[in-house]
Amino acid sequence: MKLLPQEIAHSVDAAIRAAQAAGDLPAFDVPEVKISAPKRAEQADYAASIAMQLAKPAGMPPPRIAEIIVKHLKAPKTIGSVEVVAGYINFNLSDDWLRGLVETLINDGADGAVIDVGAGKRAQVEFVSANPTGPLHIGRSRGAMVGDAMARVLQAAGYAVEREYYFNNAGQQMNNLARSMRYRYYQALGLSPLPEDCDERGEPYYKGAYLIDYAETLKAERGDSLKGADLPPFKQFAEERMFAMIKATLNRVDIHHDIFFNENSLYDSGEVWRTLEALDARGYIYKASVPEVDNTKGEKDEDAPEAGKAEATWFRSSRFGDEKDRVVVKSTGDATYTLPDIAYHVNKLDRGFDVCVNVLGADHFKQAQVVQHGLRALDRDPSKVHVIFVQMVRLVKDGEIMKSSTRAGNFETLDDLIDETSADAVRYNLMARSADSQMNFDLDLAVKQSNENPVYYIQYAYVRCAGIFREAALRGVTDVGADLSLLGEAELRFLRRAAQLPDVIEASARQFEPHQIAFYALELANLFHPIFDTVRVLHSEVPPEVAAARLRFFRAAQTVFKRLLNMMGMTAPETM
RNA sequence: GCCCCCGUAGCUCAGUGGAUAGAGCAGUGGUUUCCUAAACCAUGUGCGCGGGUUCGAUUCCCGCCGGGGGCACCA
Repeated sequence: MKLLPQEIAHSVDAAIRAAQAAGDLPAFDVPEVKISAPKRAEQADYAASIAMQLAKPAGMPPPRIAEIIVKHLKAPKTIGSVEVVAGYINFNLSDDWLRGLVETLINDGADGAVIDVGAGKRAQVEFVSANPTGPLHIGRSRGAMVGDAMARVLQAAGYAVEREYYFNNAGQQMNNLARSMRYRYYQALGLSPLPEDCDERGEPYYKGAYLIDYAETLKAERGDSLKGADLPPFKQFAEERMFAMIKATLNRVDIHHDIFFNENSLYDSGEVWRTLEALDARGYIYKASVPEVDNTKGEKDEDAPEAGKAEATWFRSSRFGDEKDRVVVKSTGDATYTLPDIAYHVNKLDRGFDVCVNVLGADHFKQAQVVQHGLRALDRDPSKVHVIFVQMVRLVKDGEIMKSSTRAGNFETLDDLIDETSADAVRYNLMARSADSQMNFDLDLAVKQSNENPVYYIQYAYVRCAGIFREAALRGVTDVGADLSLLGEAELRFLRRAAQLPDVIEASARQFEPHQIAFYALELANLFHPIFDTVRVLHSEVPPEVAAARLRFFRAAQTVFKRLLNMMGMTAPETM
């Protein structure tokens, strides 16, 4: 489909230049023409406020400028009428073109690209990326829904999209998981846990009950043969189990990653240390016990290095505006998380993606900045990496904010949430808000309102269409060869808004804001339901040829709703 | 101390340098011989405060106030 605002903007720009050439407008630099849809749909389908902007450079009142522009305007054939109101140039879509849109929407279908802004480009969306140390909790869930919806929107915008899950299996967290696994295994065997597997209170690091179950499985599979064994078999067993669990959960909300990329592979391939060498070769690395540049002020005294402490390896991130340099290799010789993270992003960009989207929690802001500095230091283009920072989700239950911690084992998991509501409700509620906005997820409300939700309101629009087609088939009514000129004002009202589908997808993709789709879907459903109630198809007083046209219209509407539901990762049920 | 996000209707949240700031939920009152009432119709004195830029600011800038997150030789 076409991006109408773009088309209109070009014609307005051309008209201004033509007016200047003809001497109707004085010479001045023509600013970018912005076309927007007015808030109030009855005012116009699209409007330009360019005449107001030109009042000063042109030295004329806006209405006069608008009239001059319109005089020179060669409007696209999608436009039925142009009028000047209070200095605005208002554009209305032609009714004939809108009726033709019915066929366009049906032919475009519910999957695949709607527009071609991403044609020939590759996009990658990295999301979830939770370390496999336990079930997915709701904090990660938001990023999961946002990331997958983002991927779907980019696909609709024409990009070839890959979904990636990055996980860290080289660090302390996974060792703690392995120790906790061994702790529970010893327990299952009726033995006392090893002292090194206990935290300061003699408990396992990860306290989740799932490890107790897995210990039983491990005991059943291996008996006591692992008694006295080192950590690796426990780590491997736990990691496999955790991933099976995470994938099963994600499958419930129809999220499937193309690539699972693990940190260990960056060590195996040597990329981590090559990254360090590359940084060093460019003069961004030094050894010291304290940073050379540290402009941070405040209460950091407790972390002040002790005299004579061994030297760490630092990255001069301050060269790129960071307030202090960052450690990339600890004095122990181990890399911090930062180094493999930079290596990972170099790896990603070198795979040739035109755009990489990372969905991260807001608490990763600083880390993401350091990675950007690292990419710049290594002559990669950081602007190709766009990070969606997802603000925190706070769980509210019984009017109180719940603290969640994976290690305490009392979290609300994504699985719990799906069980309490539904996969569709979870997907919608977690992706339908701006990532920038912190959200309260009221569990009681989510359960209570699950029958009065926008989720069902949108799905019901699809279901009602499906109902007509079932009944039409029984009565032998078809939309084949429908005469679309028989469509009325109500249908055109819906089609006017549906014509903005490409605009919404373009904006959602360009601004990396999948929630725009959710609001658009709700608005369309809002337009749809009243129309459905008044525009009858299978009614004794509706002439057959009108019925056919309306049926065709509802097929287009159904297709649009299916596409919107697809983009949000929601199901389109035939009945409810 | 510094950096980032947020502050819009009773609640949860959209939104925009421009024409009368919107949705859902909750509340109240109505609607069904015909494609599912998970629907429709009616009902709304709100952009945290103070400056600035602009023809025009809820939107951009600065300063406050309030909420959240970050400023590790953790990942």
